Amino acid sequence: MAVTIRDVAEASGVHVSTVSRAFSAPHLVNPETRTRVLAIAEDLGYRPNRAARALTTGRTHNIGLIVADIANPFFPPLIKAAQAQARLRDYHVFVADTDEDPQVEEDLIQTLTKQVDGVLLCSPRLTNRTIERLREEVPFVVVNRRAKGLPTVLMDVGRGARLAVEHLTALGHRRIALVTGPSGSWTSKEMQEAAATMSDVDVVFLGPNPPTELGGLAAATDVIASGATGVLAYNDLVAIGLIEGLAERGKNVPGDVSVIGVDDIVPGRLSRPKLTTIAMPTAAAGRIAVDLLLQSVDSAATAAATMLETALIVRESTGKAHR
Amino acid sequence: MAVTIRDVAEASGVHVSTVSRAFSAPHLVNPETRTRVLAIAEDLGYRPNRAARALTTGRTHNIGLIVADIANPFFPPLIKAAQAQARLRDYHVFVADTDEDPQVEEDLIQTLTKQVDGVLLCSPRLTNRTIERLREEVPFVVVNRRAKGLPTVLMDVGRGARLAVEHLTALGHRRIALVTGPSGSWTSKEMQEAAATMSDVDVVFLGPNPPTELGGLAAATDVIASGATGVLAYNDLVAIGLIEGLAERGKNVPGDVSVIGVDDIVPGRLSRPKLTTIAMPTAAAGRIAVDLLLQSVDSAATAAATMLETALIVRESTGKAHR
DNA sequence: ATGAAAGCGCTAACAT
DNA sequence: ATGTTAGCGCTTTCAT
Repeated sequence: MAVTIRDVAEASGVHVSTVSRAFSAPHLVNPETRTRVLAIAEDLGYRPNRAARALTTGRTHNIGLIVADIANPFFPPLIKAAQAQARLRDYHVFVADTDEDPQVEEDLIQTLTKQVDGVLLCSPRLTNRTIERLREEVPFVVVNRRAKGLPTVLMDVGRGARLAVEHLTALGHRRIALVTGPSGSWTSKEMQEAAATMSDVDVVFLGPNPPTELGGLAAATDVIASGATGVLAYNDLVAIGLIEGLAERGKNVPGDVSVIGVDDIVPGRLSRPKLTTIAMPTAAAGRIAVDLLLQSVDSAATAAATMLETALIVRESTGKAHR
Repeated sequence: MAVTIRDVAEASGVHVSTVSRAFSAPHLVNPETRTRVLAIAEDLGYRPNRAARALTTGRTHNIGLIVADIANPFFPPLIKAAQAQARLRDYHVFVADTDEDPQVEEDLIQTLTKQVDGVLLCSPRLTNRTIERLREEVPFVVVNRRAKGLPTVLMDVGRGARLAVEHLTALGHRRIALVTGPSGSWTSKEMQEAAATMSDVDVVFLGPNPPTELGGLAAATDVIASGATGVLAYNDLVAIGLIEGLAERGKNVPGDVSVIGVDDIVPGRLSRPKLTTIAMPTAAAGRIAVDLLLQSVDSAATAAATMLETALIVRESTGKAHR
């Protein structure tokens, strides 16, 4: 078995409680004793057992991070940042993938709850009602979805969409298609609302579509039929698929049609033409969400929504409108 | 506080140990009692505290998964698969990102070790010596790196490289450049060794290079200077960067030069031309690594190396050689 | 400043 | 088949 607090106590000739204090309440122990105990602990390679500690303190120093799909390029930067931030605060993170299944999501929360001090829900597929119920068991922070009464981290896609449409109109496009996402998506709704308020431009809504390349690919015919010369797609994957679909039908991007995506995922930077996109601050979202979570762990939860800025990144998939 | 085993015991009028048995040793308890206890537990919303259980059993039912960089597109499919497999076995997984820093990696292992039954090391940056030392503390399975004495999951890039070179020679290429990766990389070494044994073809080695787009971009001049018409790149990112670098210098892919990558990451499928590549079975690796780890948790570790097959995926970045 | 004792939630001998 | 007891590694009163 590994070295325990008792081993350290015996080796230093003090009681276990003194060793305990040497670590977690330094001011309560004689400085000399403390340094001696710490030295011996170091020597023996002692590391406190965090799980055992949690049993009495009620703090596991773990958090759960639940996402719909780890392999979706949108999430890894968020996971990475959340993990790094947690580590900074001396927290470990359980990462779990729900495979887009609400039932799995609920199960995961249930089994995780005893082992964590809080859970980060990223783009949850659960109903608000279920979340409402589960929050009794463990503190939540929700990312990328509006959940009233809960601390929330949102990214301002509404403003992003407006930026995108303005960019398009500035390039001379007068008819713009919004290729929407899944019907339940908060992001998609935000984009639609923002686009609907724009003047000086015709916006047609095409959707709902699956949030994937295939969704974009399939939307190409509708886009062409719509007569739009500028397109704002639900996300980068859809945009990339759309560009391919347009190419298959003889339409060049940005020559014939300009396309803008949302997210700024890696493949968008790497595909040709390089994708003009609305950058979502996923890393910042991960970092801030962790801080909010740890905050709401030891004080009352502030149920505020934090809105993060998005930015338009102009690359190669948008250009001047031609007559 | 949440509902504990004691609450269930009181509510069902039995002793806690009976409740415990109802869950973890069903055959030792009267079927009737068992169903009653289980019903009441369900009713109360009781979930055993796994951390507390671990204290006596020595099994945490957690594993650690340590990777160099979560955001590197190579890893997410592996993480996803590992996580899914772990869940299947009723295990939770801590995911940690070392940011390519060996020191962070060691720290992480140290602090994680008490909370997990084993650790999956993916493309570790630690020296073999350090790994050798740490294995005393916790069972390891190593992925994507040879570590003798430890259970290991490898992907057969050597064979992949041979397949790639054969594909190129079949297309008429007689002079092939191998754009290598970082000097310490096992994968890069394997590829070089495999390529060196090929006959009927000139292979020139260009490197070492950083394993990124930038690395590929920078390698373009050397590739052109080498006179090679076919290129095997260290990985897809390098291949994509290289294709861009070649384009900047007026060389078309696959018209003038054929390029093959390694990994089969998402951006490779999405970039233009679509990348011909050696597919690495990362999902399978994650799944198998988890099984090996859980296996070596409760029996003696089988220090064998498992070698997984790779496959050539021909897409658009390779074509006939021209004179 | 330190020791003694109780207890966190659970399992595992040992009794009965 | 079930209850009793001890104990996992640690923290936290309560004494001294």
